[in-house]
Amino acid sequence: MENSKYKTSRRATSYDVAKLAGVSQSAVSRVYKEGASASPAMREKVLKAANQVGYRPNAIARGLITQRSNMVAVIITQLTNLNYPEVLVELTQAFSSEGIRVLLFTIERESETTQVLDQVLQYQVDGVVTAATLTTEQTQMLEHAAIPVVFFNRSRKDGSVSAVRCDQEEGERWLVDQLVNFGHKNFAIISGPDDSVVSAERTAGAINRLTELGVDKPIVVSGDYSYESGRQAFNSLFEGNRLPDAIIAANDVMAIGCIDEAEARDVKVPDELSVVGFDGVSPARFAAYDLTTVQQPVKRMTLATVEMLMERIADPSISTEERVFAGSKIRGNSARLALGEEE
Amino acid sequence: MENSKYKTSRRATSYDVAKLAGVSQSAVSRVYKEGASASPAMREKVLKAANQVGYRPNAIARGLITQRSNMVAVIITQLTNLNYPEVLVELTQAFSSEGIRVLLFTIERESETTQVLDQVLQYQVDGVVTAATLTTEQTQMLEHAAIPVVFFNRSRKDGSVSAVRCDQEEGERWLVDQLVNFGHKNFAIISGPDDSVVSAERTAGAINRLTELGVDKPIVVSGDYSYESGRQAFNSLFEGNRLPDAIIAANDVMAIGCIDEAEARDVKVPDELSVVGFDGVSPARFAAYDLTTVQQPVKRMTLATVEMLMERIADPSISTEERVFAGSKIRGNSARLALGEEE
DNA sequence: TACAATCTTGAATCCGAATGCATATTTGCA
DNA sequence: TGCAAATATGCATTCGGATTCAAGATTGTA
Repeated sequence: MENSKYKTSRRATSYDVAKLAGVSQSAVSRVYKEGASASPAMREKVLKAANQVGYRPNAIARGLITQRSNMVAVIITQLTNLNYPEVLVELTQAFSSEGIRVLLFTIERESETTQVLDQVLQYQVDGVVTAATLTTEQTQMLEHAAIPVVFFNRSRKDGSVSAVRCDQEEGERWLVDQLVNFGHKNFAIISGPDDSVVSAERTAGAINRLTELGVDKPIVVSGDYSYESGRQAFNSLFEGNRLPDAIIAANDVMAIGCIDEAEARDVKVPDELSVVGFDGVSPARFAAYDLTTVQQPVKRMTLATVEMLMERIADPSISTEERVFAGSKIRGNSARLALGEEE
Repeated sequence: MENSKYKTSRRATSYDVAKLAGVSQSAVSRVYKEGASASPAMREKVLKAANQVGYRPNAIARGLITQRSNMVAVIITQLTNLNYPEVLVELTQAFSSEGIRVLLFTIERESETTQVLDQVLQYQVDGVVTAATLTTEQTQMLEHAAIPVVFFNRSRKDGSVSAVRCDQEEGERWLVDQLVNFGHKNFAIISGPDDSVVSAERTAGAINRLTELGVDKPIVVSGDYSYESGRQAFNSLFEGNRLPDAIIAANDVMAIGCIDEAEARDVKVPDELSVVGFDGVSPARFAAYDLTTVQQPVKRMTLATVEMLMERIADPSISTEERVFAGSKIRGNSARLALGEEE
């Protein structure tokens, strides 16, 4: 189990390359810089030498002098929400094609942002994408440090931050409309974790629309986005003899849990009970569930996020912007819906 | 939409703090370094000043001088494998508690490692965790650059790299044994993508064990780890009139697709057909599937990975090591198994 | 009280690449 | 052919913090 025949041959620097190529360090630097002036002869000499010693510019050193680390921080909460992995992959790839690397920060709950923010600031990232809510104070810290931020699926009422989000409210409205149109009368809602803004928006969206339509106030049971909590939510309704006509879950995974538990209790979905979710994660499309749900346009959202962040990095003075995407409506088979052809 | 009342007040440096506190820059640096000598009086002065100007040490600059970036690269392939998100979260959190940040690199297929490697080298990461296979040449590049690597779920026969992996072969052996014990005679295997080492190991593991037990050679259908490919695989078997007693899928998601398609074709699982998977991802536990599968001990594996990498970062000269974890056997309800109490 | 051992602190230097400035070289054009 | 404009290149400096070295301040002990 030999370890290294090359022993600790220190990593080659631009000086090493310069010496070998018989030119100055500046020259080496210029060869690696897009529009810098360097004669073809020089370029060739340098590249050859660089190749010989396996030289690669040191991104850290470069970042120090240019004040651009070419890294962005992505802050994401516990990925139990099956939606986030996809978001993360898409973000990483989109950034990557802009020459930007992603420094990942995961937190258990949205409340743990403090320490993370500290790290983010230390690492001199060029920008931040956050899928966790930041306090006004924290946002100001970033602003003060001149680090642009884009909020993912959360925003501020006052429009003081740039944000990309899926219109949760509109999605819920559609779901409610579909359900009510068919004739559902009693509703229950399974909410997500207390500190999730997205859950709050979805829940509120559904309740508001139900109220608008003059439907009886729904029962709200709280969950935590997990499969198990979906099952439990169903149970608490079932055992309390409060089973509604339709259950609106704050995400797909809970809807799935709910369906499984209903099935286990011999309540037929959708015949006796309609269940709808939100997100459009991949298991929602599994035939065993075929959820009626609203799918977030993840790809478009992530592209928009990257675009906006890059824009703000290039020119921090431009004003904030909010881009809101409507979700795709999926009329699955977990709920009885009127036929309707509207989109 | 005012943008910044603080205008571009350059980020505070240790010099700024030093001046404000009336001490030298070295002093400021020492206050932020664990075991460095600094009197309480000095410490207080510095911290007060630092607080006043919102000073945070610049991790980039620190990295330049200390030759430690406190970042590791995590290379992961397209997260279609539902298993990876969990791995990623666990890794990030484990590293985070060691004061290490994760620089994320995602690639579509295992073959795209070249460009990524280049980036990895430029960013002066202290180590690399890869869930994509690297060529010998690439491994040597990292070795040459003195960057320790830990392979996740892949290794080299010659033990020339450090690796943490789940024993795919042993898992498949268990699955096959269980199925054969019950009396299954005809087998089919749904493999994963061609360039996936894990899939290759699983497939080979199953085939070898079947051969050992003197069972007829299984039919092998290829998939790509996706739900849809699981369905297609079932179809190709069904339509070719080659339906076996049992199907061994290279991962859970394909097993699930397979079950759904079987159901759609009125083939009862597990009564007429046993289906098993591998991974133990969360949907495998959904009641509608309740897969018989082998679950990778993700938490233990990721902890081991972090531990090993940190060890190697601290002392690059130590020899390589391979840690192999057995998967947890889950006797779900998607396959008919003999009772057996073995573990 | 004296002197050694220990602790604090600052000055100077370094990490590796980028860049403004000045000089040297080439090119362009009359 | 001559001179201005454009290019190429090197020198020196810079980014922000860590660290070595030596001097100064403290503490301990005989």
